[in-house]
Amino acid sequence: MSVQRRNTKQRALILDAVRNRCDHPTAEDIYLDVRHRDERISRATVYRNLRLLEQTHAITCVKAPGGDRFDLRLDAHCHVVCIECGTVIDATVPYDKAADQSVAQATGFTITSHSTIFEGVCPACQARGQVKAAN
Amino acid sequence: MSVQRRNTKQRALILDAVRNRCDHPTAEDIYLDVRHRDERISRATVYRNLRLLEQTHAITCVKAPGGDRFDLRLDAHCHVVCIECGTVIDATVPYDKAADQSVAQATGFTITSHSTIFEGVCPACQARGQVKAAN
DNA sequence: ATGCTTGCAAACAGTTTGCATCTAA
DNA sequence: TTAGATGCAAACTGTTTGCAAGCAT
Repeated sequence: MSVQRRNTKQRALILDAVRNRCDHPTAEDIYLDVRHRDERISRATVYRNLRLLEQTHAITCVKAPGGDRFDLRLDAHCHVVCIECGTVIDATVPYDKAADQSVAQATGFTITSHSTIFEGVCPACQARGQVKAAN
Repeated sequence: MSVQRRNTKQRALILDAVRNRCDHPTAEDIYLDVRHRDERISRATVYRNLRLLEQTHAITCVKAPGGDRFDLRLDAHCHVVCIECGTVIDATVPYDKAADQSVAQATGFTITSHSTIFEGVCPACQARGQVKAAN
């Protein structure tokens, strides 16, 4: 609305890269993907555009250990992250829009959204952990 | 239970520092507080112990832009963070324990907890923002 | 005495920034 | 033509780690 934006080849490639991933890639993942299609793109451009896309609400970022994970924003949903290996998956819990309002009223904040992150250990790491725990 | 721990002066000071703050301090905040009482303590010790206390579940950490914020763990609760200035406050929304179970069943993860972070703009930043928006 | 802990400094990871160059509009 | 965008490299921030010395047990 207020800021001018240009349609650069790089910008398109980056958004495209996020679109084409069903997992929750890190900035580095996106960089590597895009790099595949454009040898000369730099990390700075990827970071700059990811942040831009986030501000535009085209994508969201999930704060996970080892860096932010990005997600094409189709609808609000929760995430589950493995505290061992950092894997992020989507959760099937419904987004509670009413909570935003009640928090806004209680705190005076303007709430734009909320994100729920479940922390735990993924099946793969559980298996690995049980071996270690046997000592 | 399994790991040996020693009661060092530094460890006590760090836990004490977290106890004595009602806000949500960063590791640096804690470092500065403890530094007040022990001239020679190092950042490394603070980071190491905060992480240790987190593993012990004595404290929790909230991932906020600009670094993790620590919180004495009295009971599980949600947080509200200002996307402008980074302030973190507690939210009055009840913790939904049932959600952990349902996510665990749906995903196969072992869920230890979940944290909900509301994002928005705090009253102070709203005021500041309106001035800027007037352009 | 043993080995967990510390302090220091250097290493590290993820991200941001300054600047000259490039390019969409 | 010109302001936004890029690529590069260097800077930065928050955090971790290796190691020798220290101290709780």
